[in-house]
Amino acid sequence: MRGEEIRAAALAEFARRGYEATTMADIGAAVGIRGPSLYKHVRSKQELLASVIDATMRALLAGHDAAVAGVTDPVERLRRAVEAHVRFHARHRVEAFVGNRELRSLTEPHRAGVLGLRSDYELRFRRLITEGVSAGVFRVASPRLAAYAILDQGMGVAVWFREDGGPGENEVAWQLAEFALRMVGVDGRV
Amino acid sequence: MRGEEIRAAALAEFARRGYEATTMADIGAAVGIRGPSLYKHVRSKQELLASVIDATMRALLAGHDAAVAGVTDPVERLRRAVEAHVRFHARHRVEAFVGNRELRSLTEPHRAGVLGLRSDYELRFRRLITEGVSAGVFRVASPRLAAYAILDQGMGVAVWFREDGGPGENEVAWQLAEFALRMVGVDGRV
DNA sequence: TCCGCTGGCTAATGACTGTTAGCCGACTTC
DNA sequence: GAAGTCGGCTAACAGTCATTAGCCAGCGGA
Repeated sequence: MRGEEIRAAALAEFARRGYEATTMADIGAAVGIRGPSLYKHVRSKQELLASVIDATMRALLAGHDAAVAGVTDPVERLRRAVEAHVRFHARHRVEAFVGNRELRSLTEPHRAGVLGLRSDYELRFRRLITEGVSAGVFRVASPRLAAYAILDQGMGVAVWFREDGGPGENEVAWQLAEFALRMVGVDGRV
Repeated sequence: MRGEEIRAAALAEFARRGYEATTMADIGAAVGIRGPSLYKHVRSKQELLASVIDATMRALLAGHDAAVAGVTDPVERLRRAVEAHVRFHARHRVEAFVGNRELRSLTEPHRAGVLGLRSDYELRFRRLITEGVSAGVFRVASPRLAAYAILDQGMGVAVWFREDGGPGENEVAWQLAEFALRMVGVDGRV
């Protein structure tokens, strides 16, 4: 349990200062102990980053799979995928932020693993779009570019979303799903 | 001139390793001199980052203004703004990447300045959209969210765009402008 | 009561970093 | 040709940091 507490504190510090600029003493202070004491619970600073990022990517993928499971209509599948994507980035802003920003600081066996998960995720969106195109429901010149655009607008949520004030999670999820559908040529005339 | 060479090298290193992880020795090595020799041309590492980010933001704003100058049709104004935004992020990937990623490492008088420029830029897009809505040409529930989505999909270009292979700058600019127009409810039926 | 574990602590290690000081060769300028 | 500037260099400074070593209080169980 102390391990989880430390991981959460590390995440918050990595988000605020960045991995390189965060010291073990900072993380320790956030849970009320000294830097060296962290090593009773954790192998290294790098391991902290790796576990945090890996968990985030797996949760994102799991959320996607759950969202589209059992849905067959391409429009509905894409809508649900985008909503899940956006909600994840609104709810887990900090995790998503660190996952995107600090990938660079991940050393090698881990970096490759996370990049793999990441391209799996992108591929799922690309497939959702090509399916819609094949079904004659979507109208888009490049499924790849559409997937990038949809993913990017969702990742941006982690940067600008605020729990206090501004549009809420529901509104953002609905709006961005609507944008995504419009992008692929489906217009609900909302 | 040596100063410019150093700034360019610093930019490349900041992009590759991140500001915190880049040492003055790294930057020196990239221009063929030792770390301390940099101080004959530059005041500090922080000043290098500040000048690089500031120049990037000003170029982005200038590009936007030039793109929409003299154009009155809201559709055309938005299209040109998005194309300029996307082209900038494709052509100046590295600058844009560092500008977005390393804002955190900028210390205080500079950070506030850059954040100011950044919200100016965002405001210009929001206004472009509200103008289109007022003119009855755009149909969008929240101009703010639309502006965020459009800016985010363009910033993403700096991350995934590759000069070699993949879609070229023209195709990307055209596609993303098309996506942006669809988002705000204009559909050219392409 | 004693043993051993858990989870803190301080001190030390070893390495690295931005920056400054001071030296010097090569040109430029008078 | 003397003087000065430019732009390099090495050495040194003053930190900082992740990590390890070794100590110890408290506590649960025998």
